[in-house]
This record gives sequence, structure tokens and C-alpha cells, in this order.
Amino acid sequence: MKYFHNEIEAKWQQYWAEHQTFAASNNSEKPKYYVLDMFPYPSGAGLHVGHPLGYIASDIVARYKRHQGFNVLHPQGYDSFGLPAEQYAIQTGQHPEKTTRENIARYREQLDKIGFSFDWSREVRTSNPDYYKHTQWIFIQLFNSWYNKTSDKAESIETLTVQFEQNGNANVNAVCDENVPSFTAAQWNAFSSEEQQSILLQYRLTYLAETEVNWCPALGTVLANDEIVNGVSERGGHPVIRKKMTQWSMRISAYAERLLQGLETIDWTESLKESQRNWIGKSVGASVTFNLKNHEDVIEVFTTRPDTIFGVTFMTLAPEHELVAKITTPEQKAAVEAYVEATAKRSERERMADVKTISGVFTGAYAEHPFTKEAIPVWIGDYVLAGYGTGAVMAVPCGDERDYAFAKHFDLPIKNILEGVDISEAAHADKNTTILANSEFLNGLSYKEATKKIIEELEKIGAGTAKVNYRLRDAVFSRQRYWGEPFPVYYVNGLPQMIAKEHLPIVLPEVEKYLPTEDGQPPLGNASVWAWDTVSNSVVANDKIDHQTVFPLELNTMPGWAGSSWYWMRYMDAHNTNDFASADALKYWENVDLYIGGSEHATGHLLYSRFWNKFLKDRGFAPTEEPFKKLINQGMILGMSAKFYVVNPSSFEYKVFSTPMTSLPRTISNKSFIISSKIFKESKIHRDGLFPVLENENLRVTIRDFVKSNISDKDINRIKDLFALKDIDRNLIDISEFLPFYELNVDVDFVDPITNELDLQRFLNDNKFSQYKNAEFILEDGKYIVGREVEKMSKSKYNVVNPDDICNEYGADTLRLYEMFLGPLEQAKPWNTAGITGVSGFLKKLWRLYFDDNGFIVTDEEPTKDMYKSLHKTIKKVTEDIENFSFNTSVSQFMICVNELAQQKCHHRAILEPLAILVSPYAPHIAEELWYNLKLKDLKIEELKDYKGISEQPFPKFDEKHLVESEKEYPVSFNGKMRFTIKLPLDLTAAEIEEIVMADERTQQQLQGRTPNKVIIVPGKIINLVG
RNA sequence: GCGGGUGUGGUGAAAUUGGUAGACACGCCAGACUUAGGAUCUGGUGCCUCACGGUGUGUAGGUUCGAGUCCUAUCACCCGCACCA
Repeated sequence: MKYFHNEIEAKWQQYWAEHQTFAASNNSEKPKYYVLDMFPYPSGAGLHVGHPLGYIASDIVARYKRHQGFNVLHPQGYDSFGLPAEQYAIQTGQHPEKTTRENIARYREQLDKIGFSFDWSREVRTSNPDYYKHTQWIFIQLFNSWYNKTSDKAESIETLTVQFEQNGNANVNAVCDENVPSFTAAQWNAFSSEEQQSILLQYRLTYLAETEVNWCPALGTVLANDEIVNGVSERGGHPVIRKKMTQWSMRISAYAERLLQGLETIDWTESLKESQRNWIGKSVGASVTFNLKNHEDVIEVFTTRPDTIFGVTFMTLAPEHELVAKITTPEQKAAVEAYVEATAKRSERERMADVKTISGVFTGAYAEHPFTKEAIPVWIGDYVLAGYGTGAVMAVPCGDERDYAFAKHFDLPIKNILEGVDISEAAHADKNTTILANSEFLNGLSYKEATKKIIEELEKIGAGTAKVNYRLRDAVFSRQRYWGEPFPVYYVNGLPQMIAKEHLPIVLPEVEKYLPTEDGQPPLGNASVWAWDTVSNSVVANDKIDHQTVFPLELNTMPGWAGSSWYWMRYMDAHNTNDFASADALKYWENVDLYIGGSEHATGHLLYSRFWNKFLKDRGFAPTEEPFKKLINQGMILGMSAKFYVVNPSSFEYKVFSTPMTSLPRTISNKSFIISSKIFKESKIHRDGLFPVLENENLRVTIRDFVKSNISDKDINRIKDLFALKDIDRNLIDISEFLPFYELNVDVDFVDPITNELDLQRFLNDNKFSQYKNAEFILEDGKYIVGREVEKMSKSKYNVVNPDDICNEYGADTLRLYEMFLGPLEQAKPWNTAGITGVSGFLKKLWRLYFDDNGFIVTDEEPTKDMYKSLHKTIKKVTEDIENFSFNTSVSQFMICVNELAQQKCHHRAILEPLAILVSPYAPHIAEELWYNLKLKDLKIEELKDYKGISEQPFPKFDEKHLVESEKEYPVSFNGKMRFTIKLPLDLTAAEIEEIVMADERTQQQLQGRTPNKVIIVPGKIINLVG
């Protein structure tokens, strides 16, 4: 019987689905284990072989843990709101819901082929109203909460209003907006409802406020900081500008310290934790206020070096700082306004690209040094960022490189406050070894002492205090998009009101167009039924809006991360209609034991998820402080692009020798030359202005000859006209010296993965490449060989490898094994289908231990010692490897084991039963088929009442006794160099070994009569003779 | 600039506490069986050398009987953050 993967895999996939083999129970005596994959966004391109990598790894762990007796939750779903479906909708008018549904169907089909042990009964889709109902509810909880710094957790907003009613806000220790006015209880109670609501908005954990946001004009929406990469949008790479807008924000900054501290408690990679630490950006220092001369306002700055305060010689504000307009003197007004305007016009990208240019303007205003009372000029400069600290710095040219450069550039005073350090070096001085000078009461103190002292002094005179600053900004939560969760919010007199839980979900309305409205409203502004009736508690037509009982609904939608910031809890109880999950389910599953996904989510999804989880924990909904105990980033699988090289004479210049100083550009032929990679690579590449050009004498001659003999009559006439010639000799026409070339991608399917030979037939028949129909191929050994380059897999590079194709040709088990065999999970690695025959052959070999051409050949004979040894070596290694997530090495071990067993002609049940279980996490289909044959040969599946699948079997246990050796092949080294090996019993003492080794003739030969100075013998390890 | 990570054959990669470097595969070479081979099986394969032997884990040192592994310096590449006060 041969191994037919197609038959076996389809059969068992169907069996598992019908028998709900992998459905997890919320009531189990077994210990729980929760393995989660980052759920995919279902894009139109479908899956490529890189996507399943993490899923395969998590599936191996899930199946392994089941064998180990755990109740395993291993769910899957879709992060199905998002930009691409909406962009597609804008282009085609197709409803995003429809495209999303189709994409999901395709994803599911692809996933099913790989044989994952997902519990699909718990599938979630973030764009499903049954799901986003709860996202909306969580939003309402955030709205109804504030952060109490005293209890260090989020509390119900009611505990805040109680304090306001009784004591005003003087003693409230909350994370809130800056500049909240203080009020007494009496004042609070006298405020109108509107005034009270406005004040509460400044405390809520999600709040509506006019903030400076990242506006992306091309996408027509705001973006969060993590959605911007290098100053352009992460999706599409469009420019981003700063703009003031009223937006929902999440007060994630309240959790900055807990998000930082929590990292110590979780098992994530150091690089990932470091990214999060970086993003949170904690710095310890002081806040200092400077009075302004002749002005009532004060400038507050944050500094990490308050000890250098006597070195302050000027101050710099960000151009966007709110004081700029107030303090600028009439003389400086024009210059300041021009500068502010110029800065605002520049995109974020421009500003980032241009960090070396120093620019700034004097405001004309002066601040007062808190101790010396000296006047300090106040400047503005775009090296100060509005978004960090207070948007203002006290400039200490002697301590800070940028301040120094700014002072030099504008010829501002520089004061040296470091003992024995030259002023030009001061900015680079090590703060831990330098001593302060010229600093009054700080003279002679170190950085540490001075910092403590200065903070005391600042506090004494009320000019400052110790402060911790975080880079982490509150996250903008509104998006001007259609395909996202609607807010459960309507507006009464411009103030947001939440819709009660029982009326959720507020379902996304239908719209005619998915673009913004003509007056610049978000797409939901196109909806005609989008108003809230507070009497019927339902969404009604806009024309019913009377601002009495019917009010307008929020037009923004939530960002992509809303639905993904809590989804792991929904899996725990996916069909609960009341709550996002029942308290019992949450208590049972707690949090995710193992989370596998890409590192691109390091600062977005993973930070927001931890934030929401902590918030929900504070409010008593989530069971644990951290959502993901252990996290692994799978490395990206890269594509092996296939390159072909084109020289196209149509872009040549050519010359007529009779008029050597002139040349006629362009067009003699539309024929291209396609050059095989070796010839291409042997050519020299020059850069001729903008174009890379190829130098290769042979090619040039070939192409020149071609061009000369193929100049059309039409072109001959043009040349004649141009050069005013009566007649022309073709041989006198020449083409330019260099060959401009293009390096282009061709579908990897058209190329043999081992020989890299291009299938010319398929290439020429493909419409994409129809322009090369008449091309002349310059071959090597009669073949066209493509060049290879490792690049990210993408449709446009034609280097995508589809898992379906691999499954059809080699089988899902082969795909699973090969993806694991490729290398360590966390490493990026190129996909090369060529190597797959190795694992494919392994599975065939495995099969042949159980079957020959005539059928099942497993016997009940007692296995030999060697067979037990091979098996138990493998049990030990594979168990350790799975626990260490070292999947590639267990595949190697399987190969070693099967090679050994084949050698030993092992067809023994006592070995092959445990072997099938060992293999089953990696290659579940073949394992199940083998198990089925071992147990219930010749029965049909529908006849099997009591058949227990392989997934119910306990994992084989390693037994040391099979590995006990009596002999060891010792390596014998001379001066550290291994010369020969000698087989000796393991129970010999060092002295006995020495005796035997010294007596060996090979030893004598090596020593050539010398006596070793020293003999090192480590029993069971090595023998080394020195001297 | 700061932080994190990686450097081992033609290729993907292995290597418990320092103890036979290159396991396991791909590729390549040779052979067997075949009408055929991109099927299967057997053997070989780090580099230099006909060989003896030498040499070899980015580079240069060091510790050690012994270093891919530990220490110091240095180079290259990748990732994250970045005018963060």
C-alpha cells in the first residue's frame, strides 16, 4: 500500500470536523492550556506559505498539550474590520461586508487544508455585530471610568462625582487633562449638567477633546502614532500632517507605569519588551516653572537634568506651543508668525528628514531664572517637539548637544557649569563623573547629589518638583472611515451620550458611498438613517432629528485595534449574548498561556491589548493583570524572487558616424533581449546618471549587430531627415556604448526550484509578459536561468508560494513538517520549495515502517534493544524540543529515528504505536491513519463507535533505562587535537582508562616516544594527552 | 546616536554544564535498478592537498589540558526607537 496523502488528509479532516475532536469544554477536570494565534486580517490575496508558520507551531503545541492531558483551547477567528476592504469598496462600490465574507471563506478553505486543530465552534469576527456589540460595551465602560492614582486603578466615574459633590476636585488624585480648573463642592453642585459633563470628560478614560492629530489626507483619516512609520502612513505610505481635530482619545497614559512594570512579569522576548519600554519612554527628572518677565503666564518645562539649571542661558518653545502667540513682542511678531506658519506647513516626514538644519526665532520675551533672577531669552525652534513633555525646554548649552548647537548657531550665551571640562566637550561629558561649578549652592556636587538638592530647593520656592515623564501619548480612537465599529454615542448639545447596554449593538448603517461627504464629514455622514431616538431607543432617519428626543449619532468609527484588543477573552465564551464572556469562563481560562504572532504588532496591538486588559481587570471583568503569559514572534518567511534581465534597444541612442557629434534618440525596434543570469552577472554594471547600465562586450556586439540589421525603413527615413542626408549606409549607424537594462520579476511557478531554469513556454504564454513575445533570449547552455533574490513575499513580485499548491502536491503533513524544518521558529528565512523533497521522503519512509506494497506489516514481536533505544532517544528529544519551541530539531530527530528503524527492519507494534503518537502533533493526518490501522484495521469510519482518535492518546513517556550504555566511544586527543577514538566500558576509572590508552599502539605512534606531561581523562566524555 | 539581535560548508541549519564542529536535510558527485527519471536504493561530499598532513565557526587577542560556546576589543548585517529635553 502506498502513501496517498490526498485521500488520507481529506478523510481525517472530515472526521475531526464531524466529531468535533478539537472542541474545548469550559467544564473540565483537566488543567487548562490556552494556545492562541494572532488572528488574521482576511485580505483579498489569500494566504501564502508564510502565514501558517505560526499556526503550525501553535498547533503542534496544542496537540502536544492534549496528549499531555490538558484541556486545550486553541481557537481561531478574523480581525475583519479594516482599511483594505474599504479601499476596495471605494473603488468598486462593493460592500466591504461582502468582500470580507468572501475573503474569510477563502481563508477558511486554505486553513482547513492544513489540518489545524482549531476549535472552530468558537470562531469570532470583529466585524460581526454580535461581536462588536461587546466592543461598544467596553468603550462605554471606558467612558464611565476614571483613573484614581491613589488606588492606582480605574474606577467607576460615580466614585468621582461623589468626591466632587462632597469635596470638589481639590483632593482628587486623578489622571486627567492638564489645566482642569479647580472647584469646590458647592461650585460643582451649582454647575449645570452641561458644565458637569464637560468637566467629567476631562477625567474619563476615553474622552472627546480637541487634540493635535496625525491627519493623512490621502486616506482621509487620522492615524495613531503606531500607524505611522517613518513619517508616512503604515498602509499605503501616504504623507501625514499635524492637524487639530476633535477626536475620541484613550487615556492609555494612565497605564504607562503599569504597562512598563508588567513587562517584568511576562515571558516575552527581550527585544519585544524593549520595543514596548521604548514606546512607553519613561524618563525621570523634574518639572520646573519659569516666570516670564512682564507677563502673567509661566513656562513649564520638563528636564531630566534639573541639576544643570544654573547653565540655562535661554529657553526654547515648540512652534506649536500655546504661549507663543501670547508672549511674542510686537517687534518679533512678523518673524515668529512666519516661522510658525512655515513649520506647520512641513509634513512630519520633512521635519524628520531634516534634523540637521538648525532653525528658530526669538520671541522677544524673557523668562526669569528661578534662582539667579537673570533674564533668559525665550526662543522658538522646531527641534522642540510639541508632543513631548510640555513642549518647552530650558536650554543648557553646556549639557545638551542640541542646545549647544542652537546657541552656537544663533550666537546665544553659553555658560560652563562643569568643573574642569572644556565647553566644547561639555555636552558629551559623562554625567556620572563630572562635578558642577558656577552653580551657587550646587557647586562641587555630583549629578546625583545635585539632582536631589535642586529638587528640594525648587520645591522650597515653589518653582518645581520631581517628575516622571512618559513618551507614551494618549491614543486617538476616532477614524474617519466606514468599515469599523460605530460608536454607541449620540450628541445632545454637542456633548456625547452613551447608549445603554440593552440597546447594543448599534449596527453599522448602510451608505451610498464609502467616501467622505462633500462637506468633509466622515463616510457615516452619508447615512440617511443615522440618528438616535431616545424614546424608542432605536436608530431612526436623520430627518427626525429634533434635538429634543432624537439626536445625531457619532459619525466616526473605531480604529482597527478596537476589536483586537480583547478578542482572546471572547473565545472563552464565544456565544454569550449578554456579556463578552461569562465570569465562570473567564475564571476558568484566565489568560493566554502561549501567544504566537508577528513582531509587527509589538507596539500596536500588544500594547493596546495589555491596556484594555488591565482596565477590564480594574473594573472586575478580566481575570488577570496580563493577557498573554508567554509570547513568541514567528519569523517572516521570505520569498525567493525570480529575476530576469532585459535590455531593450528601443530605449537606445544611436549615432550616425558620418555626423559624429549628433545623436538621434530612440526607437528602432520594439524587440527586447532577455539575458540569462550568469551572463548578466558577469557583465559590469555602471551607473550612468539615473540609469544603471550594463557593460559587456559580447552582448554589445550581439545587440549592435541586431540593431544595425533591423533598423526599419521608417527609421532610416527619420534619420535621413534629421541629419539631412540623401542616402545612408546602415553600417555607419551605431548605437550607444552602454546597455540600459531592467531587472524584472517573473512568477516563481515558472521556474524550476532546483535548476532555476525558466519555463520559456509558460513565460511567453503569460499575458503579463506579452510584450516580450518577440524577445531574443540570450541563453547559457541552451537554458534561460533566472537570478534569485530573497525578498518579502508579495503579489507584485510574483514570488508568492501558495500553501494550497504545496498541500495538493505534497500534502499538508509535508507542508507542516517542512515549515518547521526550515529553521528556528523565530528566525526570518527564505522559502525554497526545493528542499521539501527531504521531508516528503521522510513521510514515505515512515509509512513503509507500517506498510509494504501488499499491506499492513506491523507485527507483535518483541522489539530489540536498539529499537527501544531509537524510540526513547526520540521521545526524550521531541518532548524537550516542544517544551523549548525548537521544532526544527524534532523534525531532524524524527528523520534520524525513522532512518534507524528502517535500518533495523523494525515493524514492531511496541515501537510503532508510540512513534505514531510522537509524530502526530507535527504530521497529524498520517499519524491518525497509522493509528487507525494499528487499532482497527479494515473497519470503516462510520462503523467505528468506540474508536478513540490518536489525539486522545497519552504522550509516550521517556524511560531512561533504554538509553543506558555500557560502552563509550572515547575521542582521544593529543594537545587538544582529536586523533582517534577508542571504545571502552563506561564503568572504568580514570586510572584504568589511562592504562589502556597508554598501552594502545596508536597512542604510542602519536607520542613517538615522548611521555605526556599530563593526561586528562573525563570519564564518559574525553581523553586528552598533553605534551 | 540609543536599545535589541545575528554572524558556522555551495544552501537551510545542528551542537546539554566548555569536551569528536558541521547532526538532519537540500544541492552536488559516483554507482544500482530502470524505456525514461524531477521515482527508489547504496556510497561519498567543510576547505587546501595525489597523498601524508594541514586548516577551519565574521576579525584580532585572552582564559583553559581543551573554546562555535567564557572574557576583551573590533567589523559586518538585520530589527526597533530616534532633535524625547
